[in-house]
Amino acid sequence: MPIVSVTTSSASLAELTGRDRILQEAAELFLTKGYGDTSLRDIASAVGIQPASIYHHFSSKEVLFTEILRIGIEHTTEAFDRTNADLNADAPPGIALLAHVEAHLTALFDHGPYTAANIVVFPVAPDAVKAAVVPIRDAYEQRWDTLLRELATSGQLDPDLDVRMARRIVLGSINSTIEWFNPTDSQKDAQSVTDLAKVMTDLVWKGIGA
Amino acid sequence: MPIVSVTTSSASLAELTGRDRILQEAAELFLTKGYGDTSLRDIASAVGIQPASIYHHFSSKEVLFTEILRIGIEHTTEAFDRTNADLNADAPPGIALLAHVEAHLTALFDHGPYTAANIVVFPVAPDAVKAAVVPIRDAYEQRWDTLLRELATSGQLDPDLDVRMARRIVLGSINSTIEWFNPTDSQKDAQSVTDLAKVMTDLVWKGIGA
DNA sequence: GTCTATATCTTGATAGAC
DNA sequence: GTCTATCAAGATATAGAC
Repeated sequence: MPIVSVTTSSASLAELTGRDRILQEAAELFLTKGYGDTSLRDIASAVGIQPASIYHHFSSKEVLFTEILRIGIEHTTEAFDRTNADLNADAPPGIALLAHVEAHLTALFDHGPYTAANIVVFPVAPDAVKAAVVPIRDAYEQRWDTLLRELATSGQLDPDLDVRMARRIVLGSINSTIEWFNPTDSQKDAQSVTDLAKVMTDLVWKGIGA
Repeated sequence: MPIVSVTTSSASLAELTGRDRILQEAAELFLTKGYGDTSLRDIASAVGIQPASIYHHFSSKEVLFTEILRIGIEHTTEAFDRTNADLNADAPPGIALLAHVEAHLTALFDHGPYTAANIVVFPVAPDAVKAAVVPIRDAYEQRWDTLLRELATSGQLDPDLDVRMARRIVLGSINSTIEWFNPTDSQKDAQSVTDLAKVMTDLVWKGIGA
């Protein structure tokens, strides 16, 4: 159960309550223009309120940004845990990997700017924001380490790779799709996130060679 | 032959002439703190000059940033072409891929912030900067399309992937190493960029499965 | 090619009414 | 919970001396 309920994916933009609308619009702007080039005036204007009103919900711009990143990780972590719960205990490792890649990519493309901001904007975030977010990121990455360790101990992973490096490669590779994949306009090879998950799982599992 | 000679990798920081020192320090700051949160004051202070002096070399902050990104792509493109020239005409496709992955990664980690900024900061760059840089990015990507098309026509590429998608996956995957690989501190699996290139070529070619 | 000085604008944030 | 009004600091950029 999440500590804070997030209504971003269920409700349409106009229906969102004040705080959530600020988060949504801010996340979109941060993702598009970056943190430093997005002013509180920009955000307020997008929401349709005055800049000062933001401070009723968030004590500073950094706190607002931190909360956006936190929500994104929360979505992703919950998707991982849900997938684990759904997986049959003796599912073959290939299936488990595919399921988690799909869960990760779905979280990435379904919760719009919250999850994407963790990939695109986090690397250049202010130090205070990074420091606040790193622990929650770590908790998510450890879930992947556990998953990949199981693959390694059952001899399914390239023995030359250690688990941490494998995780970085896998997550880095699937995260990089954020730069070009758009689930709304259908593409030749991957029309849906499910298609994309299949393609990317094939990449990390078998490579792109024929 | 490059239009503008760039002395960034050959000369040490203190030896750089005015213009190049500004570029170097600015690139480092943009990469660390992002574009919007890096002021011309920050850059001037890092170089040891006054903010106004920057305008003798660059007409605006956006022009300075654009030039940084351009230099990064120039390095990478030249590395690609050099690799092509060095490759034996009848080298096996696996070798050609490995050589180009290594060339790309070497450019990425050897020219410090210039190339890295193209991955980390470009996605949130101002529209004017993006517009100026996109054409040169495209020219580089087309080189990869050509390379991968050759692999595809010789039946070495997964036939379910089209060339554009394969290129995005390959470049996205190897570029994502910028987030965690550090050539200066040796790591367990990849101590050098050459090691990293081997690991990443294996990923895109054969996957990480055992 | 770098400086001092400064113009002009925008920024994050606060105070206090409603 | 949103508003008006405003502050103090920092932003990009310019003018002109050396």
